[in-house]
Parts: sequence; C-alpha cells; structure tokens
Amino acid sequence: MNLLDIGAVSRHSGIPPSTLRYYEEIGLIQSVGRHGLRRQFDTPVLTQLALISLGKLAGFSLDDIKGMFAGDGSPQLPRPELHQRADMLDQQIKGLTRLRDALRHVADCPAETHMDCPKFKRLMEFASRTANRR
Amino acid sequence: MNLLDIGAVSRHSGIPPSTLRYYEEIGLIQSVGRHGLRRQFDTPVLTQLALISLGKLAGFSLDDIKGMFAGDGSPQLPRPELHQRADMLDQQIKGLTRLRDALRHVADCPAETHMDCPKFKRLMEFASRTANRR
DNA sequence: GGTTGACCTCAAGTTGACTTGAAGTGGCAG
DNA sequence: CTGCCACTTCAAGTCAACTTGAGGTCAACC
Repeated sequence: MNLLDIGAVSRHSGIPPSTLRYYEEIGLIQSVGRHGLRRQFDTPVLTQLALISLGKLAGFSLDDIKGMFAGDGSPQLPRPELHQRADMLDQQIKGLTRLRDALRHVADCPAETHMDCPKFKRLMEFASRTANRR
Repeated sequence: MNLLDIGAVSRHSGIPPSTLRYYEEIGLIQSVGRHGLRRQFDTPVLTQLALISLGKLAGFSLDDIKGMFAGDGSPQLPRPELHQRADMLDQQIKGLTRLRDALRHVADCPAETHMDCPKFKRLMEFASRTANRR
C-alpha cells in the first residue's frame, strides 16, 4: 500500500499539517488510518488537494468544493450543475482577462491620465458590466 | 456637478451602503462632501467600484487593490509591478480554465469512473502542477 | 531504554471583509 | 411645522478559513 503520513502529504502538496487536519475535520479529505497517532493518507489525496486548491483559486468556498467532489475526490454532481459551475467560471475568466488587459494596458499606455484614454475607458465599461455578483 | 449620494451609488453599483462606508473608512474610495449628513460621491466612483469588484474577483485583497489604484481610481503602480500582477492573473486564468475544462469534461464524459479517464487524469496532472501559491 | 521530533487533541485566537444594532440627525413632502 | 425616512456614528458581532498554544503521545534511532 502506498500510504503517506501527514508530513509527507504536507511536503508534497505545500499545505501545512494544521490545514490538512482542518480539512479532515470538516470532511473535505479523509485519512485512511493511523500509524501510531499519525494520520495516514492514500496517495490520491494529492490529486484531491490539487483540485481543492484549484477550486479555491476559482473562488469557491470549502463548502462549495465539498459539495462538488465525493469523499474520494471524484466529481459527484448532476451534469447541469457542473455545466452551471463551468459557466460561472467562464464569467470569472472573462472578468480576470479584462482586468489583466486593463493592467497591461496601463502599464504600456503612454497616456498620462488613463481615465481619458479611450481604450482604457472601454475596458472599464466592460468591467462595470461584468463585475459584481458573488 | 454630478454628485450622487450614497443611496444612489449603492443602487448603481449594487454595493450596500454599509460596504461603501466601510470602503471609505479604509481609504479605498473617497466621498467628496456631504449633503446634510449624507455622503456625496462623484460619478467616477462607479468606475472605481467596478475596478474594485474586478480586483476582488481576481482574488486580490482590499489592501492589494488599495495599493494598485490611487484614490481617484487611476492606477498608480510602477510598470514592472503592473506587469507582474498581470502575469499572476495569467497564471490564475490558466488554472481556472483548467478547472473549467475539467468540470465540463466530467459533465460530458460518459466514463463511469473519471479517475480512470485518461483525459481527466491529464487535466488533473496539470492541476497539480499549476495549483497552489497565493 | 532514554531522547527526540514529528505528530496528536482541543480550545482559543486571528484576519479580512463586512454586517448589525442602537441611538441620533436633518432635508423635505404634506 | 411636523413627521418620516434615509441617512449618520460607533461599537460590537459574524463568518470563513485557518493558525497558535498548551500539554500529551509514540515510533524510531542511538
């Protein structure tokens, strides 16, 4: 059996042991046993943690994430809901892309006052329409 | 002068008055005066709030955002830093895109056990490499 | 077989971002 | 001129997501 104790999981995932214990406590991950006192995890937990990090990056709460994946890390949601989540992500990606473009633009645009730059203004109009809601 | 009182700003931006007061308290936005007790804002504050929402969406803290834009909403950062922020956003966008693709894939893939699906596994490997760090 | 060090539990503390509540104010419609 | 109601302040509360600290345990190495 390929078991990792909590320290190894922490080293591989970059997530502190305290957080791993917390995640177990709230039911986000599961340990498969103990070695003495030490929690042992199965290797797939690493995939699960990657998924969790990605989900957090996407702005989902731990509770959301808990709902998305079954205990073993495999996604467990009705298809329409998955598509809905994907659509939400699309919205967010669009917003981020806009913000990135705005940032790059102001980094490169020689205009002294960006608020007067038509390109920047256009970006900001998009922003106003896209932002908000979460 | 095109002044809006806090209620109007709230209505236009979708942000509750309590939050607007809070944003002013921490110096993220500024009111330009009072009408009686009521805060009056200049219309550009709406653009600023859109920017703030976008920044939050991007996962920046209010403090980060405060550092990015001057009080009037115009970006005020050294160019290299702006590019660096934009690069961070690119990373994040890539991660989200991956997550979105993974979500859509499992929504459509007929495989019963996603963890065995090569396409899903490939997505997850990317995920492991990309995730973490914030 | 003693020391070490990485783990353990459980309660309490922290941080960021707000929200809520109590008590007060002031412009304006009637 | 009297209400009303949307605002005001200020302190305290809330929630998620962790982290910290005190005090304890145990497998493994010397």
